[in-house]
Amino acid sequence: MSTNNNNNAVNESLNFLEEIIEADLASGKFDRILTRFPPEPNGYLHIGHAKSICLNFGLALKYGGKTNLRFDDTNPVTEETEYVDGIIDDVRWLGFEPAQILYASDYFGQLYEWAKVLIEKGKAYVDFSTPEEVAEQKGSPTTPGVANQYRDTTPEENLALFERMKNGEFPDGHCTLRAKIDLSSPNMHMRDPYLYRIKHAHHHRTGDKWCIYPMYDWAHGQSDSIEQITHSICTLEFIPHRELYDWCIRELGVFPSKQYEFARLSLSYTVTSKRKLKQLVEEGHVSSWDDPRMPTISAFRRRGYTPESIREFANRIGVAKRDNVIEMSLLEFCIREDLNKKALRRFAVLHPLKVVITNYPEGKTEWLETENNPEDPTTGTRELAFSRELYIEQDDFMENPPPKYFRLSPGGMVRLKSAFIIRCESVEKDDAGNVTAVHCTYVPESRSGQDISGLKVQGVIHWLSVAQAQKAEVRLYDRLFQVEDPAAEEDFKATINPDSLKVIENAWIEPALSKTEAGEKFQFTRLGYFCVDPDSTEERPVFNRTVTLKDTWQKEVKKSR
RNA sequence: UGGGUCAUGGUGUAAUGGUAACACAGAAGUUUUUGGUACUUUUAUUCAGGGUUCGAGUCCUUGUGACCCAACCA
Repeated sequence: MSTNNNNNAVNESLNFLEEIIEADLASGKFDRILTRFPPEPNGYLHIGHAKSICLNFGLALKYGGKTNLRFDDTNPVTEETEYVDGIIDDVRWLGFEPAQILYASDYFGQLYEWAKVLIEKGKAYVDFSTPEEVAEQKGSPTTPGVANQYRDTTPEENLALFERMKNGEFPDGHCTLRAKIDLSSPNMHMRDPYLYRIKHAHHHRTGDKWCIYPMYDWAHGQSDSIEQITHSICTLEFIPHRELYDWCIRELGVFPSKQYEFARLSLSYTVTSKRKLKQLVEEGHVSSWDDPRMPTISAFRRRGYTPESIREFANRIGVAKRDNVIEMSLLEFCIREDLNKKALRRFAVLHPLKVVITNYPEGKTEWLETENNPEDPTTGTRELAFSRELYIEQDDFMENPPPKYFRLSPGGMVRLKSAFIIRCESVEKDDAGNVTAVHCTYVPESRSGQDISGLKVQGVIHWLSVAQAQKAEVRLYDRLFQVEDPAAEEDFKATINPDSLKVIENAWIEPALSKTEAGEKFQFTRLGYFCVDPDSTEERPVFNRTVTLKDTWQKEVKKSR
């Protein structure tokens, strides 16, 4: 686990949450810590949730505590078990094991009892006003709210009414239970917030047992309290809820969990809003929640990101209270850094150009050794077939090269990686003038590892022997959006990148790549990191491009344009 | 003349009254049979004004700006 350990150097700086925890531990306020990750099961988890997961689990790990996974399932109409399963998978895939997997719905009984306690104290009442009336009565941030007739109902009557609500005697929306707090509070959340609403809906866990469901504010803090969560960490937009969170716990006299807030993650060139992500899926802009262009955890997994890279990313972005936008390049750095060490190198030619070695005997094949990963010699070597007809990348040949182009061009020489130096003698063209093949001669004494040719070439390119090459589908992904902050657009979908996915139906791969399993990761030498997609079959392997290699030449080309 | 949160290089995050640093990104270079990796060098930062102090990114004050809050969502 890449999470920090507490035996680090003394001067290692702490983030604001670590400071709070260390102070709480030092003062004896707590002798252990318990955090929780509380997703609502109404969608798949995205990279922003990954930040929260790494934070909550990471903090617990650092201070010898634990973390619960608790589903905030208080709204039966939007929540589904499909999402519950996906979320559990994602948390485990990231590398964290919850101390307990719990549900806010487990506490519906207790929450109901506590609501009655509040009513008995005269701190809650059943309100028959419409949502419009309530909004009206609440006033505005600049004008105080006004009380309605229901606010003065006696506890006895409220108790009876609340029981009738629970018993299903009223239709949806007929009335609500509201806390009786302060209608003139500058904090709108304290102006008699809703505690319960009526929904005759089937719940994914409690079935039809309940027709009244607690609101977030009545469920969350108490759930924390029941579990004895010490540090309840959430995002900034919940700051105004904290006063209410504390009020509920105080009125009930239960375990005083405390809420702390941090700034959620924003990633450039993407959206992290469940609503928007759901739209992308439902309207078919992407194929699924785990379409590799999505910023969901499951999509990153399918695309070829490792859990280690995402945890490293979470560590590097840090945590604070100010709004932030993280550049995609940091995430890409993290996955390249990880895969550079782990991924075996393989040759693949995505856009083939045929090369004929005119001085190489027809029918001859020799096997040349090449390294599996220069970063890790323990991964050994493999053999590559070499013969008269080869494929190279179209990009690696130019008839009229610009300055500093050191790949193949007429009359020029280049090294075929782990093989021989070749010289371009002539080109074949079709009627339209496109180069269809390149004729070269090779230098027999330039064989890699036994080069006595004395020749020096600048360029090294990858290649494949035509006879042994096998076909594969390769999916090239690019950013889904063309603008840095799609969410700020009038219509974020109008900024979708039309080239976010390019499918290469007929790419060539080396034989060593033909038997792979979904999820396996490779570096296609000089091209990038690729991951075997679950769509892969034995007859037709499918690879997803996780990320390209850093390409300073491409940058150079773009600059000169 | 509602309340709240936050302001440090392009982007993030540190510096806890004592030399503004680290990473990513950018630029230049060395090495290299991946124009990758590694390594070296380098550009660039405290929102503004006032105050306290020997000394302020940090404390006080006044502004300015951004974001959040008036769902029977979480």
